[in-house]
Amino acid sequence: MSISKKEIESSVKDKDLIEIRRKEIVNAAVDLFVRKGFHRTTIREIAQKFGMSIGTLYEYIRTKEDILILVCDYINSTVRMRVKPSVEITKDSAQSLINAIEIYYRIIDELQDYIIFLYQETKSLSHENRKYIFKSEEDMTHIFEDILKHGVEQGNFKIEEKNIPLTAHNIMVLGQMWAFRRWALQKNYTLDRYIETQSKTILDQISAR
Amino acid sequence: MSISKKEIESSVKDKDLIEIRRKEIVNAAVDLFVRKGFHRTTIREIAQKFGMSIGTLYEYIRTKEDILILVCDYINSTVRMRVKPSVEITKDSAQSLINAIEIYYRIIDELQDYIIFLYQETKSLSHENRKYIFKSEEDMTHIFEDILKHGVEQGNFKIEEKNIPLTAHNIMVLGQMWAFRRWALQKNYTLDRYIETQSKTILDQISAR
DNA sequence: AGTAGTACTGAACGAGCGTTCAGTTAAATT
DNA sequence: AATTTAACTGAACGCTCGTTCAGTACTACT
Repeated sequence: MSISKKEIESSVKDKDLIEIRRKEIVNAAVDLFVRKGFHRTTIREIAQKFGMSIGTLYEYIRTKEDILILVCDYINSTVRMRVKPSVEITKDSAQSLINAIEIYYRIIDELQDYIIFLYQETKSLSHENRKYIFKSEEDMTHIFEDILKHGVEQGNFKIEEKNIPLTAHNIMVLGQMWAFRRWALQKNYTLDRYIETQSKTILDQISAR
Repeated sequence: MSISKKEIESSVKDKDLIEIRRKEIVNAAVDLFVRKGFHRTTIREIAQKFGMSIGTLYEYIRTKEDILILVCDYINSTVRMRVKPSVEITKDSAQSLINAIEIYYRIIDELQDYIIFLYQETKSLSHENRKYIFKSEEDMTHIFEDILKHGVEQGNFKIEEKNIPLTAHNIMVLGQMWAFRRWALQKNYTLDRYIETQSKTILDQISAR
C-alpha cells in the first residue's frame, strides 16, 4: 500500500518499533501541518507534541521532508482505504456511480482540511515523491473509470471511450472542489444538496438517453 | 481594480515611482515565486533579480508578505482583465458561453504556472488578504453567472435558479483543473480537445431540451 | 553656498530552525 | 559481572533569512 514508508531510512533496527513511532510522528505532524502549514511547523513542535526528544525523532526520519512524505502518504491511503471497500460495481450502473460519488464526496467533506493540505503542499515534495502522490491520485481515478467503463459496456452510460478518463477526473475534481472552494460553496449549499446536485449533473451528462 | 496596492504602506512619497518600482518588484518576484515557491524565495534574490538593493526594496513594502499580496493581486487581475473585455453576452446564449469558456480556459493554459501558484500559496496570506483573493475569484464567477442567468431568461438554458452559482463554479473549476491536474490531463488530451469536450459536456448539461 | 528632503545602499543584527553528536539509560548477550 | 548493543536525550552548531539603520548621493529649494 505505502511504498514510500519502506523507502525512508531509519537508524533504528526494530521494524515494529519504527512502525509505532512513525504513526506517532504522523499523528502529531498531521494536525500541525494542516493547521500551520508545512513550512511554519517546526521539528521541535512535532517532537514536543507527543513527548519525544528531537534526537529520537531523527532516528526515525532523515529530514523534515520525510515527515511530509509520511503525512501525505497517510492522508492519501486514508481516503483510498475508506473509498475502495465501499465501492461496488453492480448491474445498476447508475446506482453504483451514485453510491461511489456519495462515499467519496462525504469523505472529502470529513477530511477537507487534509485534502486542501495535499493540494497546497505537494509542491514542497521532491520531484520523485510528488510523482508518488500523483500515482496515488491516479489510483483513485481508476476506481471511477472502472465504474464508468462497466456502465458503458452494459449500455447504461454513453461516453466515448477516450473520454472516460476525463469524466473520471471531472467527478473527482467536482468533489474536491467542495473542499478548496468551501469559502463560496459551503455558505450557499449543504453537503447533502451538493452531493445530490452534482451527482444528478454528472449522471445526466453520461446517461444513454 | 486593485484595492490592496493602495493599502500597502510605503515610505516613498512619489506615487508614480511607487507604481514603477512595485511593477519591477512584482515582475522579479512572480518568476521566482512560481519557480521556487514563496517560502523558498528570499528577499535577497528578488532584490538582486532587478538590481535593487535590499534597503530600497524595503522602502516600497513593509514585509515579505506584502510582496506575496502584490503578486497574487497581479495574477488575479491579469486573468480578469483578459477575460472580461472579451466576454460578450449575445442572444445566442450557447455561443456566448462557449466563447467565454474558450477564452477563460486558454488563459488558464497560458498562465497555468501562475494558477497553480495561486492555489498553493493563498494559504500563506493573512486572513484578511486571503479574503481579498477569494473576492477576486468570486468576481470571475459572476462573469459566468451572468451568462448563465441571461441564457435562462432567454429560455436557452435550463438551470434551477439556485443552482446557477454552482454551475458557474463548476465551469471555472473544470478549467482550472487543466492546470492543477496537468500531470494526468496534458499527457492524454490536447488543449483544443479539452476545451471542446468540456464545453460540450457543460452545454449538454444545461441546454433546454 | 547652504539646507532640507528624498531615494537609495548594504553591512550588520538577531532570531529561528534543521540537524548533529557526545553522552546516558537500559536491556540483551557473553 | 562485564560487555556490547539499541534506543533515547537535548544542548550546541551553523546557517539562513527577514529586517533595520547609519550613512551616502543627488536634487530642489532658499
